[in-house]
Amino acid sequence: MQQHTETEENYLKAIYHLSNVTISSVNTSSIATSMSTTSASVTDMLKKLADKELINYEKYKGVKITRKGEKVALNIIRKHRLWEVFLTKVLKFEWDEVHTMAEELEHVSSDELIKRLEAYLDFPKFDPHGDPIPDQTGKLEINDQMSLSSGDAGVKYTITGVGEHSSAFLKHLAKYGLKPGITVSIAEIMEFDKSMLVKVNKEKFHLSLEVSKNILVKKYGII
Amino acid sequence: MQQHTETEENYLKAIYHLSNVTISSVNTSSIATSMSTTSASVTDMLKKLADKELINYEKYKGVKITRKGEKVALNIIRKHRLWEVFLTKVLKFEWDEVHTMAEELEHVSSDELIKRLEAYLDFPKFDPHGDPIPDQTGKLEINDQMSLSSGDAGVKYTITGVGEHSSAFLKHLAKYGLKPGITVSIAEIMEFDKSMLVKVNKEKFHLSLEVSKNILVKKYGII
DNA sequence: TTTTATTTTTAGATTTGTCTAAAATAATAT
DNA sequence: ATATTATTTTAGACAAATCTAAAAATAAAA
Ligand SMILES: [Mn+2]
Ligand SMILES: [Mn+2]
Ligand SMILES: [Mn+2]
Ligand SMILES: [Mn+2]
Repeated sequence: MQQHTETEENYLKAIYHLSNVTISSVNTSSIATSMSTTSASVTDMLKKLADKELINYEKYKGVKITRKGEKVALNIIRKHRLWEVFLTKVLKFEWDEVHTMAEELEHVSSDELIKRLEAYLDFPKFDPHGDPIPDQTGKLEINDQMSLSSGDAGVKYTITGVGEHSSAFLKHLAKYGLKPGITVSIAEIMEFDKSMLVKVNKEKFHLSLEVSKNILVKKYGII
Repeated sequence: MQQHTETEENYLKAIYHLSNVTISSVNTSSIATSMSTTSASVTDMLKKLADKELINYEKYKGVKITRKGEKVALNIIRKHRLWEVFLTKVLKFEWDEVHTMAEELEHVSSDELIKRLEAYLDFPKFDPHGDPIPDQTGKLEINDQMSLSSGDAGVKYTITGVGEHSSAFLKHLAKYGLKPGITVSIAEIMEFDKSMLVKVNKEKFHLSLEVSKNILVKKYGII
């Protein structure tokens, strides 16, 4: 098994994630944005990743991740999410505190370590943000969740995840006590701006479309 | 709190360990040997560490670690040893398997993470190899152990640690089932080469001086 | 106290990942 | 179709950590 640098791993992860939001190939500038670096640096790295056959790269035509590259990316994501479960379930961190630590832990190389951690955590299928955890072969269960913004008034939903992972957004949700596992019922949907009034344990509050769009849910009672 | 690179941290740790075996100041070549690098590289790094006031460095006169540098080193060692406890106690790794993984984990930066890990492990005072774990302030309990080689025939001892941490040595001990916690009684000491015949649970075997010197023990019954 | 050997430092390259500025290409507008 | 704008790539430079080979300093031996 080939070894990759931490930087290469981070680029691959970013490209993998972008591939899931983009129909065609991933372009240089979107990678630059998501990595907080310049397009020039990205181009340099793309050549290196292409040499290692982790991506298919054609000058000026963007990038497609290869099966090989995808496997590497999924392994990093697997480690990231298992560590996030460990940090919340075992060390009792809040779900909005674990991402930064997992960004470091995901690069610890031992596959045996992660195998044992997975077993110790009793083979969790989803991380604290509702994202699926790939198994050793890279397969991941699809969490068939919907956005709260497409829910109906008068119906109860259980939060299963989020569509946006920024610390700012997670802390915003935490302020209302909103996190995976919590039950929310939609009291009213405003025609004008698609904002909604929701009820959580007797408390009522207002959610903008920007927020409700990024809260992922299932109908209450459906596991 | 200043940030240090992983490389700087590794150099500091090496210098700290060498300081405890050397009476005077630590010289360039011993650092090079212990870091598996060249003296030229070491000299470069020493300048950098001196700039950050982590060591006192005088050209051609070797190096003394400062209080500040010692604190950094002790924090890395603290993390290393706590992760080793986690790997053996929680994930059930053998004591001869954990060092390499701990070498990576020790650089994960969050101090809050290590504080919670320590609490979760119930504040262990020693790692799986019998080495003391520094507390948050850098203080460490002294394990007043002796070398098995200075023990007496007919006396029972409990293994508390090792004086040599190489994988080769640890695996050699593992072959005989020797590890911290195990009780050993010295059956006979050979005058000629100071090797010894020891008994562990009915089984008898021969230990060379080279081996017995690096097994650290306490008299059986004395906690 | 010279001479010789060892250790340490400097000088100059190399690799990895980054940057800015300029050139090349592609996409959009007129 | 040509001009304008946006995107991407190249060129050249830089910082970190490393290396080899040569020079300088110290230690040991004669
Ligand atoms: Mn995360
Ligand atoms: Mn997550
Ligand atoms: Mn160790
Ligand atoms: Mn240890």
